[in-house]
Amino acid sequence: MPELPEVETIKRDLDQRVRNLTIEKVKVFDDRVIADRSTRSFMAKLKGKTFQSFSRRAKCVICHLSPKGYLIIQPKMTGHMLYGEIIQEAGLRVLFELSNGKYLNYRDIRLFGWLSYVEDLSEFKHFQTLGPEPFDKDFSVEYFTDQLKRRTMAIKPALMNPQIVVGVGNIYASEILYDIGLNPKTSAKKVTKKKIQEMHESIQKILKKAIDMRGSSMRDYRDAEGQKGGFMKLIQVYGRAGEKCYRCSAEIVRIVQAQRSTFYCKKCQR
DNA sequence: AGGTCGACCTGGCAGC
DNA sequence: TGCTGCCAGGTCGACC
Repeated sequence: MPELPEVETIKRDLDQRVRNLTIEKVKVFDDRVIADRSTRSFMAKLKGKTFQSFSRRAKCVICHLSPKGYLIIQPKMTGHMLYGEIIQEAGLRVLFELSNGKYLNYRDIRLFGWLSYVEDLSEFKHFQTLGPEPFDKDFSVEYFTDQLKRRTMAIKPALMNPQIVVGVGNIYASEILYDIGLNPKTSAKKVTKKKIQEMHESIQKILKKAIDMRGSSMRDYRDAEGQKGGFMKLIQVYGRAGEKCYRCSAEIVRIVQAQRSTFYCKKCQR
């Protein structure tokens, strides 16, 4: 899925394009992308609601509706929102007809993502177990240190654990560890104070840079206009197995951790 | 409580 | 050409 920078881009795009527009009609082409498969009530609740503002929590976009309620979008691996005309490509799952005659298309090839209508955010279970946002004050170096010291798992899967910090997924976890020269296999509890400090800074630096570049598109991710993200140009290790490290020319290797690919430079990340 | 693993899906691509 | 297996921006829940 989109990780934090891609979801943030979707949120900003929606804010620019559909703020103050009303949903005239909702069509659901596959029940599996509606949370609890409650398609009938989903359609009924959204019809006639107006998009008032937009926020983000972890990797979910939250559409604040008027007169009440929220549309939550969790795009997971391949979900995206396309604004404009009705798309012709495969994968259209939900279609919103808007009051200006345009459409919002929810496209999701793999059907992992979901949309949900909720009336009360504080009762939304999905958000209750999440750790802090990487740009929030409560994501402090002290908090981060405390979390890592309690974990025996490798630092790379720990970085992707949303109970510790949200928003860091498989691409940016590899990029952050390369940035600070830390081996992804290092046990979380054994990471030094200095490296924790550096990692804390790097998380914010890399995610911010990726937001500036409108995210990364390894394969499927697209923004609201169907464009790819620009962070690809800045990627150092992700997807580069067998190629040379830009810093030291050693080979970038791919390993598997927690059933996900990790890319790193064996020389720069000892 | 923390850690690990399978499950949820479709489709593109490499190799035979 | 067509089959097989592997790979993909993420969570969950069941188990140890």
